[in-house]
Amino acid sequence: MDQERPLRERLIDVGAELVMSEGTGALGLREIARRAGVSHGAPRRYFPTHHSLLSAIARRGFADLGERFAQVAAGARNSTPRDRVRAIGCAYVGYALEHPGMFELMFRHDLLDSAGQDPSEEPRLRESTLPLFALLVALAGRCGAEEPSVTAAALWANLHGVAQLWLWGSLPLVLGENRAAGVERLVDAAVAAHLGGAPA
Amino acid sequence: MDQERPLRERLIDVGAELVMSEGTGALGLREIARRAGVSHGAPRRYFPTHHSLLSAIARRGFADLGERFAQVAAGARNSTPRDRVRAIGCAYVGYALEHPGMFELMFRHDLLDSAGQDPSEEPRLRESTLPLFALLVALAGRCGAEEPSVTAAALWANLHGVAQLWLWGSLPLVLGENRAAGVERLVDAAVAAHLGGAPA
DNA sequence: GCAGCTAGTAGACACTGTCTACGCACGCTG
DNA sequence: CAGCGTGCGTAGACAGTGTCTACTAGCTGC
Repeated sequence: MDQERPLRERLIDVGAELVMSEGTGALGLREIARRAGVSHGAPRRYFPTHHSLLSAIARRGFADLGERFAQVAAGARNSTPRDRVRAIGCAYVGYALEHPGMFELMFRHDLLDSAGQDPSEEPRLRESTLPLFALLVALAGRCGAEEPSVTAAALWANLHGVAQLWLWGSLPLVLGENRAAGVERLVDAAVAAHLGGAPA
Repeated sequence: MDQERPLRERLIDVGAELVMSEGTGALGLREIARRAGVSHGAPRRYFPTHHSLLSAIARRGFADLGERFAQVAAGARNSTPRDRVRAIGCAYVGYALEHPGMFELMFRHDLLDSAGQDPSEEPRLRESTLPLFALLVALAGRCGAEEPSVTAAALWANLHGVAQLWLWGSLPLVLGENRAAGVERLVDAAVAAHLGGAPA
């Protein structure tokens, strides 16, 4: 294909594909190098450590999620703020369920550099979620929340928990295996709970 | 100490201490064996695989959490169902923040046998959460929820997300580092959101 | 034409989880 | 008491991992 794409990018490509298809367990440094067609020492020139490569892959995950948010936000431009929150919530949980490996990686602080309290990591990975969160805060404000940032935080936590517990398997155990129905129900419940029950 | 305690139990003891003090990364099979004072092959007699030992450790974590629930339930016996839910929520998130390593292990399906779709695991690990969940369902019903199981699931997801995102570091980033205040606020918000705003 | 640098190779090292062969000490049987 | 089997743990080998260190093609600019 495009063998000319620089190795640094190719490694991230390969890693992202790998984590989406096989999960975080398959993200060995040597495995990524193998699939990129280089020796196991090659990645070291661009990523000083295994964790820094995984961080770059996770960063792409957050970027993908951001794009997704932008798409649903654009698609629902002239609907109510509440419906846009709902759409974003579905996008968040949907992303997690469609790409469980990537979603897991994005929040596996033990695999990422961000855990190391090392502020050298250029834009800290955690902080790359701030724009997404800001969007939620703004929408919460437009929905009339008294403390938009608290409401947005609570809502985010709710969505995150839905995604995580569904992937973990306890929610399907409790609500039935039908994913679309169960998730929609829980996202609706989360939005209604934190933004007020009135769907109008 | 009690060197007479059977090795199987001692391994779980050591593993639980280890994951609480050093985190999941320190839970190597050989490391546990070392700290228990036996050779690296010894655990194999009781746990056929590394994951099965970790599953046993996680099972103890769930048992601890269950005890904690029982304590707060007993302590708040004659308060309103709503306050009991609140107490349980604080217990859940509190456990996660006090023992982040153990909490992480309990939900790391890639480290546990439960992921393997292998139903041989005696009482499946996931299902050991069912009694705790049932307690929440009962309380939700007594609070007047229309669909107690859905409300309980949504509430659990909310609490779980709070714990996870706080540990991950994004919630402190957004709400400030003050743990007690931030967590209490979010737990209150979750209970109020899913059980209705009226504190009575 | 040759120095210098960049990108990638290849081997070593300590470490991991799994597997297998081997002993040691105990209790039961004759 | 002698002998044996069995449960419990040891010790070594094996493939695989992430990191580190030499080393080498191939290109650049002088």
